[in-house]
Amino acid sequence: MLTIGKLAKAGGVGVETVRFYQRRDLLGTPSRDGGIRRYGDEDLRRLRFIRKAQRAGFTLEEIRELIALDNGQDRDRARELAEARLAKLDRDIADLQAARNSLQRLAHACARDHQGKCPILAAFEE
Amino acid sequence: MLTIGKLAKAGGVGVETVRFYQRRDLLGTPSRDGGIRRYGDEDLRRLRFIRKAQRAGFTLEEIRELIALDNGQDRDRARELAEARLAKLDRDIADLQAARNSLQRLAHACARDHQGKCPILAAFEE
DNA sequence: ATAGGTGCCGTACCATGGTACGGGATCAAG
DNA sequence: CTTGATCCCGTACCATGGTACGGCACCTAT
Repeated sequence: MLTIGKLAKAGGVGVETVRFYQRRDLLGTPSRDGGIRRYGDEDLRRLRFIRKAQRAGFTLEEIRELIALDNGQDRDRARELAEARLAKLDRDIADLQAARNSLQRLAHACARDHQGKCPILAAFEE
Repeated sequence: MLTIGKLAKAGGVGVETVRFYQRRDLLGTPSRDGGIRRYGDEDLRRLRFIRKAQRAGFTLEEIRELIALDNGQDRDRARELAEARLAKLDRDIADLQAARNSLQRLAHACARDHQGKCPILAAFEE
């Protein structure tokens, strides 16, 4: 059985983060041994699940639902969540790409053209 | 001369947003006419500058510096800021892309394989 | 036995970019 | 002259994902 500090270290997060996840119902309320939280392997797996899902782009809210699913085997709902998140990732990527492209165009113009007003600044005016 | 409401509408933002930009020193303190703020074309151009720079991916802090530059013709610094922002955009895009790719792989696996545990959920475990 | 390292708890704070609210003043139209 | 819109101000709140703080209890090693 792990204390909160051991669990946090094993999961690669801070103690405060574990407490935070607990408040957000991402981790269940652990058993207590004289006031002190005791965590098992299940909790550690859960913590790692959260981190991996986060890396896949899910928000904590979505992860909360994935966890609920996890005990329910609802594949359709899991795929639905994954596809919604995928669509959102695509939109976000497209937005950043658009910003990136216009900015790069401006930076190139600024490097090339050494006369007059800086094209970067000029582009944001008019 | 524009009131805050007209300026906001012309700039495509809300009144509160203009007040917010003012607090952040992105817009200068306007002249007052009996307590009421009066804005000119310069302010409107400034407001539009902010919005366009934002669309190019700059944070408000960076935009504050771009504005300071704007009155100083410092092209090197402008390019420096643009390139730093470009690098950050590239990192962010790569992160999202990585999340997107792994998630898509999982979603495909989940759609294909109808036996056993959902691969999306399974991938976040172990 | 005493000091340091953990644990507990509630609450406040961080960045980011706004948005909302309440109470009062003032302006424009009918 | 009254009604409704708009203005003023300070302050609080929103989402997101944490991070920090203060005060107290407890455990372990020296």
